[in-house]
Amino acid sequence: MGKLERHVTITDVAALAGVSVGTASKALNGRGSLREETRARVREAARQLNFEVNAGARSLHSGRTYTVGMITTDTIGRFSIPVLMGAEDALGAGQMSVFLCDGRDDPIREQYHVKTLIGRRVDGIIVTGRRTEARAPISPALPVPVVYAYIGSADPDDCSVVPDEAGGARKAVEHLLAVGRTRVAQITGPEHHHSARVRAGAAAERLAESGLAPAGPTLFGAWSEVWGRQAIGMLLAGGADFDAVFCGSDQIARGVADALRSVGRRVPEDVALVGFDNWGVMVEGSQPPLTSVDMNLEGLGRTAAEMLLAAINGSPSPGRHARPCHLVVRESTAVPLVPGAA
Amino acid sequence: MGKLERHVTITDVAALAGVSVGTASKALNGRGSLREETRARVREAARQLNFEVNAGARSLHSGRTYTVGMITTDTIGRFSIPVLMGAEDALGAGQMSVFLCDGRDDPIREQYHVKTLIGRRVDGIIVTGRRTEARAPISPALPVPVVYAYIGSADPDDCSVVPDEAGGARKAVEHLLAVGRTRVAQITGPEHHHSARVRAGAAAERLAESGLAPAGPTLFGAWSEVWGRQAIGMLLAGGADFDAVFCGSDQIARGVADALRSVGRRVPEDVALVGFDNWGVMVEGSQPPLTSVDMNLEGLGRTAAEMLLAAINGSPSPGRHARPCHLVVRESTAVPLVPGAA
DNA sequence: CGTACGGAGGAAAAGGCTTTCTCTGGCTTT
DNA sequence: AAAGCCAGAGAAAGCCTTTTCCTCCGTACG
Repeated sequence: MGKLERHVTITDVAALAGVSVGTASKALNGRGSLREETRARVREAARQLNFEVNAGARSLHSGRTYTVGMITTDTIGRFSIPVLMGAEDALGAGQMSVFLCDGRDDPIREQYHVKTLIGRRVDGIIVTGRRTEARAPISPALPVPVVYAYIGSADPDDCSVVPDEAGGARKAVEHLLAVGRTRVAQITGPEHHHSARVRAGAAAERLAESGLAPAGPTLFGAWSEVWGRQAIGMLLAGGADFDAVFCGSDQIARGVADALRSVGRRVPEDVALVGFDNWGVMVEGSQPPLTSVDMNLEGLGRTAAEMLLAAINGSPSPGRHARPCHLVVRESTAVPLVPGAA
Repeated sequence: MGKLERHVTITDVAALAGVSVGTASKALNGRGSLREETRARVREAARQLNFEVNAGARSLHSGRTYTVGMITTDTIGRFSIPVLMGAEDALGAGQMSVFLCDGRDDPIREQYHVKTLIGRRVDGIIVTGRRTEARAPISPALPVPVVYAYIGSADPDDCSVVPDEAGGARKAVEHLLAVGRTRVAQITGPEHHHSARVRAGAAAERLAESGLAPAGPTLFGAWSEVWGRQAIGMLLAGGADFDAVFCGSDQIARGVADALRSVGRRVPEDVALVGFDNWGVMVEGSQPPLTSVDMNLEGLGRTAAEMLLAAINGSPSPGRHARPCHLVVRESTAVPLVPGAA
């Protein structure tokens, strides 16, 4: 474990350099007017002692901690991780450290974390979660700015950075139309889930705009492969006529792909398939690899962090900011390898 | 964004309660000798003003920040998340907050994070990473205790909490033997990857202990489904005779399952299959669901956090602590539904 | 009735750092 | 040569809490 040395203070550094603490502070921070020789002497002393300035003591003065809190309302998971990473990235570049708090879907716990963060005098807070549905603000009035990422705040004056899922769904449908499909079926997650409804609704709307009716009713179920396989069974049993399936998630799409293959329907020749989330291990493991809508979660996190930094510096960006999704095309929608033929 | 109120200090509280700051402090912390009526008055004032004590100022005194740093040596990912969550859980119970730092496989970046954490006067540091192979200590001597979780430290005096992968592999083989398999093939990840070698080596050893030779050479490749499918192709093409496959990861196992199904070999009737990692979405999405070795990453994180807390309180646990893995049995190894028949 | 004691709460120092103010030589300026 | 400046560095105040040490007052006891 190494020797546990005592923490070095600026007093130690000043003593070693033979100057006063005030002078040492100025030397290390490039303030005041000092001879270059003095500065160098202090710097050398600091280096020699492995001095790291006590951030707590410093912020006592500046009022800034260069620290932000990140609260996941529900458990840290597949969606919050990329958001978290994007935020960490953007904040790290601004020399800020991140306190990570897991709310575990428990409002009490969440409230406790908010209080703790305020106590730690974070400069701001990022709230994220597993679903995109708007949620109640974490607190009516806080002394620091708050930005919601992925999950949105129900208060329209709060700053929220969310994916444009409807736009993503429309892009998926447009792509299917572009590769010549007209009988599009939909299989998605639970009906009570906001994302399932939004994605399915937007897709249906886009079809209607092209004068097309959906190939059968939208099948709501679960966000799982098992459901994807079941749903295809239902679709086939019902004699539905479809040449494409837009799925609410990659897991569902993968289940669909497997089920279609096992009944001898070829993807994409007979049925084109689009998933949602662009989850690497799913889209790549699938046979064939899946075309999917990417919500750019990392970008979402980065943007949220940048907006938080701006808010901390006095330029808030209130309101709901929807960020575009983009489509990543793979074999499951059979785009010709030679682009000219499109 | 709510009104951005100024931070409330204990001076404000004291003024509102009509007492001195010292008294206010005592009232809020249950120290000193005060009339209950006074305490109540101060508490009420604090509540009314939404007072949260400034943790930085407090720790200036106590020398403790009730904060720990968590550094992932490589990118935050599938393995570090559960570890992180376990740690967060154990630390949260001890009222500690977690600074999350992503090292991104960059030693410079990592070193920067270490310095930052020391500057923030964390009480301790947890280091984790994507691989189990021992790594160089993050720093030769730090003023705070360090615990390595999942990834181990090369210094045997450091405290490391790691999974007993070899033990896990042995359990997998024992299970295969128990369900009557004797011709066990192995497909795993890249040969240069520590986990791949350890798991494969331990499995082979366990087979040898029962007087069995492996069914063909261990196939090293990648940690992907695609590789699993390819490898089965190689095995079949080579005319290997096997009734079980022990895979280095669930992804590989899943690829194997798909490939076997597509050539008409039944799992588990013809070939029993065991994966590694017990990664929910993989083992459950697979057809059939996979028996897999679980490294209990969350438990690892929790243990690491507990050991760190102990070290902070003066009772370090130096050395490498291997934690057992356990086997989760599912359909891919055809255990009879009626336990009596085993 | 005077002293001692204990309870209640105030005053002040400490903890590490930044920043403003002040002080001291050594120059320049007239 | 006297006045004025400036660079360079120290002294001290201030940030927010905690904690130690005091004081004050009332009560109990000798």
